[in-house]
Amino acid sequence: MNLKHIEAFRAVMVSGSMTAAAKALFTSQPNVSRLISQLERETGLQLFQRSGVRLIPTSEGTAFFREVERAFVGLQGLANAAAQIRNLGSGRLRIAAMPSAGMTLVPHAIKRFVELFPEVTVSLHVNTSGTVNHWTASQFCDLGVAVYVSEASDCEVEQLSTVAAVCVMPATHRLAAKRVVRPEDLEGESFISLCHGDGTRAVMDEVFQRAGVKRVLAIEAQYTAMCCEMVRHGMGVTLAHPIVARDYRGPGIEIRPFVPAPRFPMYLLFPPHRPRERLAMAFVDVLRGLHDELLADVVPPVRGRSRA
DNA sequence: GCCTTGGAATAGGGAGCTAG
DNA sequence: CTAGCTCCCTATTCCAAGGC
Repeated sequence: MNLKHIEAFRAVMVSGSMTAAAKALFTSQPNVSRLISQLERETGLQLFQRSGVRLIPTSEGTAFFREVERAFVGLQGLANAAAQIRNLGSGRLRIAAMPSAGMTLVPHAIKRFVELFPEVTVSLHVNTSGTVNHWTASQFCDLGVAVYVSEASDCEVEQLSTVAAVCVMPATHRLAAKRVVRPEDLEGESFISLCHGDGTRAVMDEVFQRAGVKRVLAIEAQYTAMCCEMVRHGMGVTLAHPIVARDYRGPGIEIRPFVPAPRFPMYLLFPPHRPRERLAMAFVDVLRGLHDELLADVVPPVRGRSRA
């Protein structure tokens, strides 16, 4: 007994004849006839009484039909589940992000995403870009957001953006009077820096070395967000990704363009050897849109978008 | 007019073989 | 070892003929 037997039986019960059932199932009448007789043979039940040209359900057939209807409710549930999987994948989206994105841009994007897909569960895992590469490559996550792509990673990669850093300073700072901050403006300034070993730190240091500017590097922090928080407490100035800086904008903090600015790349990583999750692609659309919105909110666009 | 049955055509799946 | 191909078997479907 298989699904085709049950479908044929149900169609005959509902339509009242094998011919009508065949039309409903887009098959031939002989095929329905054969399926019904096979079903009767396999179940050991006489489902219909053949009375001349009429087909009359027996009491066994009617009782069996009640069970079939119950089973069809379950089958409909499977059909609905299939439709949901078709539209939403597993219904769960796992995102790995480096801290600067995972604490600012990605949460904003998740907020917008769950408004669009309220039935989807999103989990966010924040760690270093190296770990984000590893998690995505090992299929632990459906999407990764990282500042660099590991050489060992076989993830599929798209660049989300490359944006210029901005200068973040206390509102009372003397540089708040300037429209644009340059490296020489930070000569002798207390500078809150990312820790040694961070790729972004090296890019920043190079800008100041090239300008021959010496800063006071008394305070280091692991994440840009921490640097901004310390700026809020008047502990110094820092350079930050504009979207991270945007979250700290407000009373006590000013943001100014920095020229020539070190640039922060941001990459989207997709698990290798498998089709991209529809949910992940939908999230990427939200992420890209939001990224540009937030960026324009901090740094009004000069021309075009900043993505490389 | 409707159902059943036999025969033919077709599609799909599995096993076995081969090349990279 | 794996992917791709071919062959064979089985299941499914359709057509035609006949019975009720």
